[in-house]
Amino acid sequence: MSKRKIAVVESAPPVERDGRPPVEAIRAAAFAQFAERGYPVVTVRDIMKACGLTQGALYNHFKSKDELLHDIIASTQAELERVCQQAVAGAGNDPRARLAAFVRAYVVRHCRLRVEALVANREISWLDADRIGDIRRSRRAIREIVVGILSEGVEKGVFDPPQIDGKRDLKALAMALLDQWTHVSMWYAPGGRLSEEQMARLYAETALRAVGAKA
Amino acid sequence: MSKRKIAVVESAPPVERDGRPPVEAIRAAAFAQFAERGYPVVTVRDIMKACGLTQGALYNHFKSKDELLHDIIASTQAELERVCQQAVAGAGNDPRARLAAFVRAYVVRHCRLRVEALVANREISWLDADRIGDIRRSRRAIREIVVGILSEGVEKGVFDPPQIDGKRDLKALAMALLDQWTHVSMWYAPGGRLSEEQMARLYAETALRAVGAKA
DNA sequence: ACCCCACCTGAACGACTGTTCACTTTGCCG
DNA sequence: CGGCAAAGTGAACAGTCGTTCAGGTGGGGT
Repeated sequence: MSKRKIAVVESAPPVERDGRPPVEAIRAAAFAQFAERGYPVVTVRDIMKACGLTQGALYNHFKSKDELLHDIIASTQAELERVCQQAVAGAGNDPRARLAAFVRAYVVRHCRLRVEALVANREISWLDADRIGDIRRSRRAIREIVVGILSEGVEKGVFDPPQIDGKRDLKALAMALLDQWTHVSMWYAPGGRLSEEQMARLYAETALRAVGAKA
Repeated sequence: MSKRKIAVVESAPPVERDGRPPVEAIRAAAFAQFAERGYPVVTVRDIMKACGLTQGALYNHFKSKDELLHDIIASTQAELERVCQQAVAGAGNDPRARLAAFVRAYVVRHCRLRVEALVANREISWLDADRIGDIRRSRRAIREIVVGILSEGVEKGVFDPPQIDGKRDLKALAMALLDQWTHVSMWYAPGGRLSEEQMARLYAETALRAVGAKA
């Protein structure tokens, strides 16, 4: 009698953790909270409460709060790199088409997964130096794709980027453009005046003009 | 005898607080620390130690850590707004010249005062809602200057910005451009390959192309 | 029936936080 | 000199933080 389970009291509380395994629920909750309030002010207790667990349960799935952040950033970043590579790979040989395809993929992804992108771009600095390395490397790789497209376009004579004192700085230009595309995730709002699609076209068009693409 | 002052022990420690009044020293230290490590992880003790004082002394000059942040952000933002207004005011009537002058002023300032710009742009979110209002207003005002230049240029027929589905969204375009100019402060490094001057020209040229300025 | 093991709980730990305050020091006034 | 206000000190306070850990819980294999 004493051990009888009272069904009503079992009380799965009205929290988020649907059918997903707890690791995924924690990841999702962490993304949302980090994006909204920033890594250092989000407590382990906050994250775990958001998925209906208590503080201690985190450490069954992650070694530390630091490792949790690295885990979600690294997976996002790896996926982004993959998407970028795939976009240019399937875009033929014309640098103009390759650039447009890259911008489209990059911008659409930053609109659709804005929460993840926000965290991955804004919260890296909290990781300790050794965990930061591979993410920096991935970012560099993505920038190199852009620089590659630009210099290819210059060689083939279809791009004519701005010259400063007679010299072109394609790396600086690539940085300026990537900044622009990345920070879409900071102000794009789904349901706003522009759709993902339209954002992608706006940025692609702007980029082609900036690099002096010839008709 | 017992009260005799021992000159050698008086020991002004080798800290930063030069001749400046302490309020200014605190502001400067706060800027540097917030820029490097972010508001929430910088402690009051950190800031005060950086200018050779102890925790408690902060509260002789500021009501709280929050007020200190608001103080330094608000003054930076007000100064920026002034610089922008002045730049376009002295640039004649041609929208192309006005846009170029704006970009130059904005980018040069974000290179030269990168630390201040970084803090002002990255750390606002820590302020409570009522302190945030006036800063948001100032940002909007700056954006309106850009939108004004763009629509003026379209009216006069000297700009031809990208159209998405037959419509121009000048506000979105202004936002995209401002993002780009603002985030200069996140990667510009004095002594790097490009000078402030060259950065300004690169961004001005890129912007004129993006809005479709006619020769 | 049993135990096992993965999972979770929640109190406890030590470290650190922003802020306060009684007290001392400093520089300037007459 | 005396005195006064402005400014600085550092211990103390009440919280909160990330992390640990002894114990509880429940479902599956045998």
